[in-house]
Amino acid sequence: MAATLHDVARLAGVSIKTVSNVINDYPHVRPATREKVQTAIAELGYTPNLTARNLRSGRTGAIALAVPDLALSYFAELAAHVIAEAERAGVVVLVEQTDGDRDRELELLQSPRLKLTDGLIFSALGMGQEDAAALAVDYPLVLLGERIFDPSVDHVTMRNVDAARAATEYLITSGRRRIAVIGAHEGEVIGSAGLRLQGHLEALEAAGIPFDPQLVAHTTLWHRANGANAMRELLDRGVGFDAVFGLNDTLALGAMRVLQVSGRRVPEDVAVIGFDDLDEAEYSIPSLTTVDPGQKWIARTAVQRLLEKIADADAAGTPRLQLADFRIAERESAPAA
Amino acid sequence: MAATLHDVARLAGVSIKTVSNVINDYPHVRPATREKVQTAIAELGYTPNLTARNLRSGRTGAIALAVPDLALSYFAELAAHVIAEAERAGVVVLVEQTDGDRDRELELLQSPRLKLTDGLIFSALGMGQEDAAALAVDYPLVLLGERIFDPSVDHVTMRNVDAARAATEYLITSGRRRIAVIGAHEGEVIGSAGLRLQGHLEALEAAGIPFDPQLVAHTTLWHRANGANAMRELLDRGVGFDAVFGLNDTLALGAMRVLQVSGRRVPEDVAVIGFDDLDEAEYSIPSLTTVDPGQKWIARTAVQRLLEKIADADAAGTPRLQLADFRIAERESAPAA
DNA sequence: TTACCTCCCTACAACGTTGTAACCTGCGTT
DNA sequence: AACGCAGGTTACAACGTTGTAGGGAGGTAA
Repeated sequence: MAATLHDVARLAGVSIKTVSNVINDYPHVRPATREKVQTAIAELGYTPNLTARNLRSGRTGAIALAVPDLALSYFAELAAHVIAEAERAGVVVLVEQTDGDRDRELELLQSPRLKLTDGLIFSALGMGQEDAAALAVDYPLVLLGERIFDPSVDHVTMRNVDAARAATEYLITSGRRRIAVIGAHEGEVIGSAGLRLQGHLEALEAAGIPFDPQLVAHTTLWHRANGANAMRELLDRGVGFDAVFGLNDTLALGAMRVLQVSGRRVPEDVAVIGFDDLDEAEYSIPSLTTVDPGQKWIARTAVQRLLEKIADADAAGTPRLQLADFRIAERESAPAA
Repeated sequence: MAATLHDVARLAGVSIKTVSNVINDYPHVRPATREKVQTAIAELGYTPNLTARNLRSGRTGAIALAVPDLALSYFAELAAHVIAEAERAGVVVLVEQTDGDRDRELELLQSPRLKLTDGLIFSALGMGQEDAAALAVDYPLVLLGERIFDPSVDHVTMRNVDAARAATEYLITSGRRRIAVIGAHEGEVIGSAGLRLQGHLEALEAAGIPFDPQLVAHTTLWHRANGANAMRELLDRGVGFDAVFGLNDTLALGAMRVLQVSGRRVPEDVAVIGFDDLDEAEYSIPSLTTVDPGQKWIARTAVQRLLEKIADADAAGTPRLQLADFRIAERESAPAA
């Protein structure tokens, strides 16, 4: 079907290796020969068979990105950044969805499908610290997220505790005292929920505000519906509050909607802050004050680090934990003062 | 590094072909031999080298999906459905972003990177009818979107005209007469904007409502900001309207926000309808009435059609245009009556 | 002239897999 | 006893590419 080196070689009247040399810009080829070959390539519309090339080289020119679900805006935006950065490096991205399911994540790490790629950027959600051993794989791996921290694996993520502390400090500075938290996970210590809650508690303590467990609403997932339900639960509980910290933007947006439907004004009656700085945070009503955790930097850094390891695992040195800078994106739902 | 058939064969004391036969469930292998081989496989942790297998078979087990930008919710949700369906078929998905840029789209169609895949699901946004010839590629292709219609290429998409007509009819039935349209593209005939506008005009005509060009706001892109800007422009123009048809949900949400900020009540003063039925349509305030154009069906059908063509291009028969069913998802921003 | 070096090019093997053809063994049939 | 056949296994080639080694032609230096 498609033309091969052999076809080009035959047409140009040279050996296949010469054609290969032309394609790979090997210097010692006579200009006349080079031109002959290039004419033949053009005539046949030859393009190299990457599979064969990969078999020879042991590289595929592709990396895998595993995320829970692209329908979640956070991961969609992450994937967009990863793909863009990979393209800059001439590498292509294969996207896998795990649904944040522990078993599927564990299975994926061993999947022969990864053989189509040179390495994996892995955003774990279902696995936990006890699964750290499963990360000891024989291919280049960069870990995202905060479900597992292990010094033996490269890891790029955000400063969850610091950023969450800053979010709560921001609310406190603006005069709020009763801050509800949406999206906590019962008993979790490591993980986005646990870490962000920890940051929240640290900020309370630093400000001398006693912690009221009644103000915490737990959810299993972090979808809008969960945020909405959690807020309904808080309102039903009848506990008073003057601010809400959604542990991510989606939760915050869902909660904000219920708040408004219930007649509360945002931010007058209740200030709302989120976490992630999704595109949509800018366009909600009111627009959502949130923490920008440096997602783009994370994506770029993860790709670069993975490519380093692929290029030369030894030269890449020991595994690193790299943390993004964060900032508060101040918008209407929680004005500064 | 990784174990190969040779290693397994040596350990098991058989030929590599026998190992290959065991792996591929070739029937004529003595149980004792089979077991010996399987033990060796387990011991070495052997997994097949897919690149080599692909080189032999001419298949890669991967398909490519090209979309403008994963950060756009519509395409993120599309990709999520495509990946899920592909996984069901044991196929992996490589995602490319074109930014909706015509040149990048044309380049992608010829890119040797596609050699890593067996076929392409291509969501064109920048190319137009005049580029139809570029779709005559030598690999299996399924086209999405409505920028190009060509009988010689497989195409899965939505009933834009019918669905848009239904949206406008819905507004008219609920008593609205002055319907603003957000997101039109100047002079476009084919393309989502052109087709949806056409459906809108058909509905107006059928209802005997004269068309007022003042009610149409043009935008280049379909982001929230564009919807917001377009609505500001309409308000500045001072033209009266009692309903808004956002040509997609993102535009509608952006527009709705500006409407509310300006003091209009939705839906009392102005009803708003969108198009796409994004997840977030359900959680805006008010929740967004919109057209569900059958995106999930489109994704599944596109994958299945592509796999048919990959399996046997001849048996797949002549190219088909397949259109999804649509429905109006009735929510708060535009009640039925 | 001889020796050597550089430039240009080629033959061959190899990457890891699977299809093809063929081989050997043992059994049942004639 | 000779034959055929099926089951179980193997050697070999091939997929399309690139690295290695080497060969021939021509130039330069001794």
